[in-house]
Amino acid sequence: MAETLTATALTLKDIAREAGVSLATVDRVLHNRPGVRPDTVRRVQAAIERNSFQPHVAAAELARGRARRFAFVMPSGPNPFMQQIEAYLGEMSAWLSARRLSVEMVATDVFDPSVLAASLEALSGDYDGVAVVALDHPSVRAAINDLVDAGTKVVTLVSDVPSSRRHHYVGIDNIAAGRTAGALVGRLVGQRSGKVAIVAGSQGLRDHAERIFGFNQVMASEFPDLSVLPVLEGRDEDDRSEQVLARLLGRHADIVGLYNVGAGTQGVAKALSDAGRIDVVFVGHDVTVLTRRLLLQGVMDAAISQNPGHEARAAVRVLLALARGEPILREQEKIRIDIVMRDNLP
Amino acid sequence: MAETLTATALTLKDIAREAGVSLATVDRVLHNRPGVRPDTVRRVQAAIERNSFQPHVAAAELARGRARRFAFVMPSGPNPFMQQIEAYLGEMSAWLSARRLSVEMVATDVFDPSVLAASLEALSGDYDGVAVVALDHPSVRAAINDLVDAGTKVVTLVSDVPSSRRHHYVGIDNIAAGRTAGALVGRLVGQRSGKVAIVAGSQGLRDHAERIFGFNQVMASEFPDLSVLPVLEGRDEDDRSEQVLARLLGRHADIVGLYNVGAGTQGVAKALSDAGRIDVVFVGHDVTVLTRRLLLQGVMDAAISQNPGHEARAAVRVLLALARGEPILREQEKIRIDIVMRDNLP
DNA sequence: CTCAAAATGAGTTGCGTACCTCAAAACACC
DNA sequence: GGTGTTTTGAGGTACGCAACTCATTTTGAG
Repeated sequence: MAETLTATALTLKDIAREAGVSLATVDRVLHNRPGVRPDTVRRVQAAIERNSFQPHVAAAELARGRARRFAFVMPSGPNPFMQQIEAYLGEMSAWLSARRLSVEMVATDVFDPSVLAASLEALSGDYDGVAVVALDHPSVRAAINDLVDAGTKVVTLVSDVPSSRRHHYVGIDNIAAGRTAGALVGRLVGQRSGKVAIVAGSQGLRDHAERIFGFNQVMASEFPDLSVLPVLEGRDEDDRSEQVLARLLGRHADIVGLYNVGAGTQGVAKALSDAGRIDVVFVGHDVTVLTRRLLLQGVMDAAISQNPGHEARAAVRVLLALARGEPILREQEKIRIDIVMRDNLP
Repeated sequence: MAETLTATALTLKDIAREAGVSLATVDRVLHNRPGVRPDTVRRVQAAIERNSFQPHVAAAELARGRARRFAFVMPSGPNPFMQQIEAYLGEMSAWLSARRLSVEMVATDVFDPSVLAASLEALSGDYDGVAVVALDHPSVRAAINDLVDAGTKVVTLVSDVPSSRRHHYVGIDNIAAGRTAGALVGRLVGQRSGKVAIVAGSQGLRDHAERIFGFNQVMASEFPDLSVLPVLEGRDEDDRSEQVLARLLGRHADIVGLYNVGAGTQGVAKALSDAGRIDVVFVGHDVTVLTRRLLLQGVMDAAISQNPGHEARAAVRVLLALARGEPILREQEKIRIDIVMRDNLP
């Protein structure tokens, strides 16, 4: 009737006895310190495996003394999504300090590869882990690899750099997100035919590029009556997004759909309103105070949402697990894509 | 440019000095042990507050010595959703044993209040925490309260008993889930009018009752052309669900919609197929191997999903936080309602 | 003021690991 | 066989807290 899910609680001492070696040797093996014969290493590891021994994480944490420091490298400027991530990290502060973890926010211009790379290089050595909203660019990739080589655990957040040796990516599958956006725009436009506009922050941000890719994929294959206009770049800024979109709306009277890939949503909405074009099907990202209002007003038709709280917490948990050498609960840290419309606003 | 989110790392000794008392007194206050004047208590608490002191969780965990034991009281019988919860708990086993936590599964007949209550009473004293899929019944409520009084932390899982003194509920808002189901059935039925059937496990399970309530609410207010038939009870068993539904389908030729509130989905699907009525809009719960297939086959039209992995992990985390006296990250532990249709099967 | 009860201080032990030192043993090489 | 090097053992200290004992001080009631 009752079935237990955990092993018994052995200690290092038990493993030492099992393997017929001293505590010191087990310690050397566990932390792959030098000075142990390969044969002995194997014997110790066998004993660990055999008993599926797990070091007591609390004891390990206590013994190491120093606190762990993590840095979150995030875009400077007023990006609501990023502000939410910060806010959720703030809510964790009791949790963090009970574990003697410190999390520092580093604001930088993530749109400029050299600036971002320099910000990353500057962190080297000071931190146990770094979470970064990363532009996919060779110099950024190099900076990430340097951090990894220096022993720092690195996770990419929201936007990935898969060609780097980062340990983990915390964020959604952006191609799938783009596909979802495409399907939504297509379905919501309905029978009408016409043009579809795309506003992105930068095509250098991998998340944006991937979303655009997925979006175009769906548009091409499933909605041949809609033609997609060249991508506008608004650098996730309201003013800039508004300007470029306003100009486009002026030139094309037959725009029926709009996909806003990143931030700058306020500017996009303003351009639509000012042009009297709120009939345009408008799909964007993230549920914020602003997008919530736009959805309720009917200016925006759907938001593709990734839970920022989940991303913030997942990034911390993953960095911590990496630093401790614990396995990552992949299922837990996976970020899902949510479709939010007026009727199911959370 | 960099902003830190955590306090400095004080220790109990620092608090003792601050408050002008000894370590022993701080310890007494922290664990509300007797023998401290109210005035002194206040002084110590003030010092703790003032420095937003957090005891080092690793040190506390190490010092208490004994491992924590949690029990999960779950329905016996082959309920796929519950099996998934068990499976996800299994995936956590390394995580659990690194923290010296043991989780035991206790299978019982959650549909029989006295049996369930007895199972709960039997756990008293042996466990630090209990997660229970609970029937809302006075004797179950009493059993939960007894556990709480004995110092055991109790969370209700999937189905709540809000009138009890359980510490937390891990599960979705079932009224909202029922409303969502109602909206889906209504929209997917479209212009047709006719009758709508409901199959539930038991109306005594609060989750089922609440879903039905929400469902009826939406049907009444938004879909007046659809009339809801009396609820069938299938006790979450395939055979029984099939029988009761088959009989109903025989009596009513104009059934256009069906809401399966709990498990027994296989039986429900079989009744529909055997009666040649797969045109009926069928909305159910949970994404399992079975419902996935039914969705792909078009037998089922939508599934309301709550992530079982998330529920399992949240229950463990909440029990652990409660046992340690840590705050609960409510945002993190909240379970969301997902709508899953053929096109967005995860 | 006296005396018992209540409150507090001072101290100890142990939890399981990390990290360190130093000495002893085993080994490889010539 | 002797040398130097590598490997291993033995042991200690520290981490921050829980939980305990026992002595001492303070308090309040009479």
